[in-house]
Amino acid sequence: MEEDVFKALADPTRRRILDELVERDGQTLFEICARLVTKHGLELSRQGISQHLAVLESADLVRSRRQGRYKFHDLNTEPLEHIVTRWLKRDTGGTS
Amino acid sequence: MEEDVFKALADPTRRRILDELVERDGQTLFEICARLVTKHGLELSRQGISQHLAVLESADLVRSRRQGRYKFHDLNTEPLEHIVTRWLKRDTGGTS
DNA sequence: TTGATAGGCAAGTGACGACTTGCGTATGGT
DNA sequence: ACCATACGCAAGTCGTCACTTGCCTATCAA
Repeated sequence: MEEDVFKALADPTRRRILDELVERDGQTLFEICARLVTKHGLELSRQGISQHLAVLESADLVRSRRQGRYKFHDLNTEPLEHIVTRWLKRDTGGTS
Repeated sequence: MEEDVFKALADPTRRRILDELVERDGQTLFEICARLVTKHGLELSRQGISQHLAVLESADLVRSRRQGRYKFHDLNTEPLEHIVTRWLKRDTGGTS
């Protein structure tokens, strides 16, 4: 649902997670935890981030593949590409 | 702030308001009220919409100009154009 | 099997957001 | 002056969201 995409993007921590994934795809939950703490100074529990990932998954912004005891998370930018053009009907090529 | 833009877009009613303004710019509060009720069947008080407009204004998605006792609201799509490209680093023009 | 790692589920708390209600202010018409 | 229109402010309610805590499951290594 498009609704879920906007809600998913509303939280700054989730946007940070997307930042992390666009930089390195296929990270596990613990990797994302570690990098959010060290790089951005976020103090957040593992479950907090896990729940954020669940929200991102339900918005189809993140897809996960399970491999043994690891779960890798991949970014999916496809839902992002059309949500904004909805209001950008103004022709960007018009040279008036 | 970019933060405000995402928060502003998180609410479906506010997105409807943007839909209204992209269709006809420069509407007053009462016009927006009427059209949201009649076209989308939303039952919402005037203040509800007024508060939504305030949120949209603080996100610079809507700009208002006062004229007598009327206040006209104009859509400003400029904040929308760069918020998503943040995660779209994948070259869209690459013909590999 | 034991123990450590990677992750999930569920309940509870605290705060923020959406919405309403009531009253107040300014502008325009007559 | 009067009244109606167009809008603003402030408090209060109610639900949802972000986050934590505690416990449980599954996979791998020794």
